[in-house]
Amino acid sequence: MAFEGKDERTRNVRVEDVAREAGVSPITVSRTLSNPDLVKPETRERVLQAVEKTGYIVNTFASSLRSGRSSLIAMFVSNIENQHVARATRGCADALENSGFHLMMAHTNYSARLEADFVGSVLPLRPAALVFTGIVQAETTRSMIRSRGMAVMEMWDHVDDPMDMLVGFSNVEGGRLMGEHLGASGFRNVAYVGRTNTAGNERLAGFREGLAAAGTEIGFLAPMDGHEPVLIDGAQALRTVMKRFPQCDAIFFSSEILAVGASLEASRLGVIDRIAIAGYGDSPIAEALPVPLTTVHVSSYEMGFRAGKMLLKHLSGETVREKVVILPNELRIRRSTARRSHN
Amino acid sequence: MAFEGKDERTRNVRVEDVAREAGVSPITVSRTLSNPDLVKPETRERVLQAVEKTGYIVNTFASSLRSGRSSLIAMFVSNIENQHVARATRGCADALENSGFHLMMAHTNYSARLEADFVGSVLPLRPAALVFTGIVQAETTRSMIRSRGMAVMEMWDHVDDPMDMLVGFSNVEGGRLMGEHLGASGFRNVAYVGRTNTAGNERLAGFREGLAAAGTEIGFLAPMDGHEPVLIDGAQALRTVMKRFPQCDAIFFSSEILAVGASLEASRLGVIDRIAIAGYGDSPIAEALPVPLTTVHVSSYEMGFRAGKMLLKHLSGETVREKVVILPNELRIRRSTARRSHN
DNA sequence: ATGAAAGCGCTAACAG
DNA sequence: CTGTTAGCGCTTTCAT
Repeated sequence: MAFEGKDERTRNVRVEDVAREAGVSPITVSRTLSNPDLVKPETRERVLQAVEKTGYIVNTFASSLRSGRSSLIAMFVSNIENQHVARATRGCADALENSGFHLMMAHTNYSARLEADFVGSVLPLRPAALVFTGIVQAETTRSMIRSRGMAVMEMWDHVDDPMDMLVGFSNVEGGRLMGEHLGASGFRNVAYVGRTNTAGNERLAGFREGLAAAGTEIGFLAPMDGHEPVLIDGAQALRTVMKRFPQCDAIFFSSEILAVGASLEASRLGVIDRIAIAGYGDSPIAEALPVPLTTVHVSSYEMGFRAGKMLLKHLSGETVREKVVILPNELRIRRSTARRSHN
Repeated sequence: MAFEGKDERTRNVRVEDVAREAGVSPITVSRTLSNPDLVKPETRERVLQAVEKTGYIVNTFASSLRSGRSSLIAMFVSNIENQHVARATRGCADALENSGFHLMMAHTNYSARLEADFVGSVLPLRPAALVFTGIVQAETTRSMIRSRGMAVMEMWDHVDDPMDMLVGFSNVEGGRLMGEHLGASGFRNVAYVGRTNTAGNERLAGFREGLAAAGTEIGFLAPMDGHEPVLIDGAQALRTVMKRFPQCDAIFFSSEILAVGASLEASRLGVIDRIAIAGYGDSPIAEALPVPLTTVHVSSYEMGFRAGKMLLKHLSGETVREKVVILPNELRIRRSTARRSHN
């Protein structure tokens, strides 16, 4: 037999092969690649040449198995088609660039069940950390994660009991800013359209506070707690409000896409100068609309980026002192809520 | 000493522990979990109970190392903030759901250098496949991939020499459909605004063909080959065209966001009824604009989904007969290109 | 249907 | 600064 063991051509190149080529031991090859400072320059040079010559690529399965370290970070994304989520995801990915970590991505579609399924399916890969574009909902998921003692990063909302690290926004504050603005601008027949649960509920509560500070309150409330809203829902909602609350002079939509849809519809119906419209999120189109949209600016990219950096710091062994970061909301006042002459 | 070896509380649960608990050998535990049919029902039951009791979770590093199989798929995303890319990514993720594969994501930001870097950084993880939301540009990257013999899926464009599998669209066809439509509608002073390289160049070539079929041609060409375009660029481009090509009666934008920006600007300037505007991509907002936008519909979600399914089929060992799929483009004719009275 | 032995490829721990 | 030994946890292969 000409061959011992496997066919030479299909066998992977291993540290051993590189070591032989360079005339050193396997561990020296390993050190050269992961901790070059521990190796004498000349040796290092020889090893690197041997690596080059053999085309060696380390096998992460073996190295992670032995070292107990994982370069994988599991990211749970609610809905990547949502622009804010996409931006946050990108921010996080950018923060992790060149860190040696790799991002795995799973879509939860806002479902606690899918989230739990994915967490379970990812545990065998021993991720170094779990990142969520939201708050971990199910208690069973939380305890499953806790029992494994992995780093956890939650994002988006501001909650009092994050699992570990959190970078988010205060929806209450955002809502309040908008309430104060509309109240101070003299609007007195104000409608709220949007979610009334989770984050929506907080925006609503803040909005009420803000209006109250100006001595007014919500005159009409249209809850939209079903599917993830689309543009056309905003147009529809505008018509509903006009019909059921004819004296309406301002509408606060808890989601930007609804506000954009309503704004376009209002332009089309010629009522854009009669009804103030405000959104939440500040998408690029807000500023480009025929009547630019007043909205609460949310820095989703920065949120993701800071979450990524904080995680990296934590994973590198440094103590993260501020484990919860609440980024400020900023009101972007544009023409859609300009004071009307008849107020 | 009360302890042998590691502290019992920190040691991972291994197959061995489950085996002891169930009174079987480690390999039976392994088989129960990955190939239950080979195990007698009663034994299986006992093993599963032992798994439950011990909280055992398989270690993928060990199992992949031994078996040589990887559950990782590396996906290279040009820009997740682009709605089409996001949709394609989601389609692909959905296709892979419950397949046992895990998606790793890297941003290439349309950069061949970053793409090459990431491919290199991912090889140690021995991914089962590489997926690109585009065509692999650099020849060195191509050969690096080929030498490792991994499954490759490219997407988006239609090229003659894909690395292996491809799901894409014909940009030439999309451009031609639009050219034919504008030509047949009687527009005779037509401008093209957008990319003139890669995909843009194909759309442009097709557009020219389509116009020629109606006996006309491009009257003004505004190349935009710099940064990824944003809404405001479309507004800017509209003004440029109006100034430099005053007789213009129709503009084809090779990218949807430019068309949307131009449409909104045209509404604002009151010229929306004088200049036809057409886009490429069909974003949700196209239909909701004050003057709904004529555009080429691109089924990005379906593209991603089919790519994912095809990959899965290939990875399961089935022969994929059609390795290249070109999805049809569909013209969505809306009011923005309605025939003008003065034509 | 189940088990014993071996080894995937690497690096921690210790030794020199 | 470099090497030796051992073992991370699993599943392949072969045996029964």
